Amino acid sequence: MARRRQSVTIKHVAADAGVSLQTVSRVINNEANVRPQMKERVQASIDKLGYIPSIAAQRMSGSRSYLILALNDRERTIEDWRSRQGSDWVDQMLYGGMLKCAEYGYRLIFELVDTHNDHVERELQAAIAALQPDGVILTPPHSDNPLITGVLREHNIPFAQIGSEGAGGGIPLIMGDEGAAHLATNHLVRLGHKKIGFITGSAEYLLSKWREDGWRGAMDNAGLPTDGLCAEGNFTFKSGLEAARKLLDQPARPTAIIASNDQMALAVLKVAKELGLGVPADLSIISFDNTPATRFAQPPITAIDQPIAATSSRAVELIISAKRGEDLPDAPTVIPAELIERDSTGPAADRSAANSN
Amino acid sequence: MARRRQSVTIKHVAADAGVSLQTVSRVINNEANVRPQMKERVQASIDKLGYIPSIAAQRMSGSRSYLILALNDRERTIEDWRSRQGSDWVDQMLYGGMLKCAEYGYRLIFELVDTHNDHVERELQAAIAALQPDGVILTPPHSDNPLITGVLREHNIPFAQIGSEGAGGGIPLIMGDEGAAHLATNHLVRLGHKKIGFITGSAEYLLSKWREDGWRGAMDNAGLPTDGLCAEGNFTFKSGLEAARKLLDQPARPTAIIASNDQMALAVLKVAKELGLGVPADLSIISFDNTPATRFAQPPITAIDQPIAATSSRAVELIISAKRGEDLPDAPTVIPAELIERDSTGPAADRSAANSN
DNA sequence: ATGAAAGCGCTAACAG
DNA sequence: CTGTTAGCGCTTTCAT
Repeated sequence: MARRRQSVTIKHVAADAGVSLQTVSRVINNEANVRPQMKERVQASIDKLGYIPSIAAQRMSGSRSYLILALNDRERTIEDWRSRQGSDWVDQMLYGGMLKCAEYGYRLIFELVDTHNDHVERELQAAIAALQPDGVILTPPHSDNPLITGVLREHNIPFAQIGSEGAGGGIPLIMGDEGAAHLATNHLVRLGHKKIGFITGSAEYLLSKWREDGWRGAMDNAGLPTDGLCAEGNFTFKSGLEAARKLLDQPARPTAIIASNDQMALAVLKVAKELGLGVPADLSIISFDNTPATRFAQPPITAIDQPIAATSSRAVELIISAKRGEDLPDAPTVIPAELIERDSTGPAADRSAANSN
Repeated sequence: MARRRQSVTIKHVAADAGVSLQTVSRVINNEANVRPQMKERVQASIDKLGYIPSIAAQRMSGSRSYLILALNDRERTIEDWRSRQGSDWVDQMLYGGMLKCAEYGYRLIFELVDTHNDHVERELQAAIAALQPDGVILTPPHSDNPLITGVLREHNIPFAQIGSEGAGGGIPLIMGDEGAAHLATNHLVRLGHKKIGFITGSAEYLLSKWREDGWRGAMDNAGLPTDGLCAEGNFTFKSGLEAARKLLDQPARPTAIIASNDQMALAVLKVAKELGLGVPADLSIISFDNTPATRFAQPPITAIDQPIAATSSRAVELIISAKRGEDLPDAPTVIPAELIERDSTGPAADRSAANSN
């Protein structure tokens, strides 16, 4: 394969504009100390020749690679891709992250790492050495991994921690999980529900606790008890099945259930059907995440939308700000989640009959 | 932001192993002309120091960037991301492409370009200049765009053309669309269907024609007429609605419909419900693509799976082969599509009543 | 405000 | 087989 050289380099531009390399470089990087007139002349040559700086060369000498690394969990991501259950987490990350990167002339590189593995550190070191990214976006359940945050701090690379409150020294962004759980719970309370069950996510994810806390808090505020209404899940359909059975197989069963993600909500729906419960007539369901599956369910499921695209977009902005030495917010950035009403929620059924059990 | 230098470079390794830079380089690149003993010694130093070559530096001097660019249509991709209808095309591309890249030490960079735009050429030139990719994967509807293939040839960059027969000089890969349409049609014929309708995709995509040809061919083989059974669509739900109404609003309506993608099949399902037709009792439906939406439909839709992951994986292999100067297949690589049977297909209804119209 | 020189980490080309 | 030399395209000093 022939050796490919840059077709038009900074040298060509310099020659064409009759200035030094340095001046061209200054114009490219929008630095001070260039007379407007000079700048214009150089820019004209750049446009004329169609010059684009090589990021490899920029990275070699300077400190910028214009690359931002988005780190995701390998196991979970591959399983999502393989199973094709319609989780669009990756798409939404790219949607927000790539487009925002493009605005600033950056590129997002999507990278997978092993969580349950001592290699994380080595994998990350390798990615950093190979790519020299200008910033890294950490996603759950890696966001607070001290091995990862340690390496990043050591290399002095700005990083965003999505779903983290910022332990580790990065830029924390959260999607308002606790508030969202309030939203969901209150919505059900307003519909007249008194017994509102909750299925937790895996404890490995901080947001699992936030969501549970939000539900408990809202129940408290409404003066409603939570005893026997919380079942453990781990985000899988299977765990949702078990949790749903546990909640619904009791005499005084809940009239509504909030599931910590869509797959588990789908499982609740299935168990409801098995038990002959109408949704929403006998049981209301709300889920977290709002992946496409919620739209296609029968009935479509009311869900808390996880604003992944907005969050990764903001993460990119903050990383670039940090890179520029600009001030960052003191508190974690919160991207609020919204409740998307669909057909799986309705007024609480009159439970006098059922309660007579 | 502090200037980040490579922490351990080829120099450190060379010093540690007591050899020249060049020898280390040879070991890294697995070149010939290194004594096994020497190689071992160098490798030991590499492992000891945790050395990883900088791709920026490799790209600067050598001819490899270890980057492969996957080009996708901006408009369509963003619309998919925005609408969240569960198309997992991007995910499947990444699934196949990224993992295969990782096997070879490459990285896949996902890039969006405008189709309907003279900028394509400039956009591509910019991406090439900035990234210097070792290869490019073209996806429909760009695969045969002469502006794109021209630029790529000019730069001598190997490229795969997914969904193309190879006009343009790249490496063609097709997903057996015509054969798949046969598969779908024959499946329906075996179920006793005689009037099998077809909804085309947008003419912008070559595969639209292949799918239609496959249907026509299979109908011919079965001695079945196709008059009035073909309706035009353009892959959108809306166009599917119109096409379905056209096909089903006639007296001698088809007992089965093949839609050129899932969204249009969903539309057929909707129209069937409006008309009070049972699926599959009164109407069988088969779709192309097999995105997650097909699983969630009521009933789940029998679909031709588009093997995107396998295809992009193979595309990466072929690009790397080409890069190495290895021989490539003469004919387009065909990744055969499979029929996934679900509940939207069944035996043809007895149409004596309907036919009496 | 601009230019000249030095070097980033690596590999191609050539010696030996 | 191994080492030496000369850049790749760009940005950082440091002059002017």
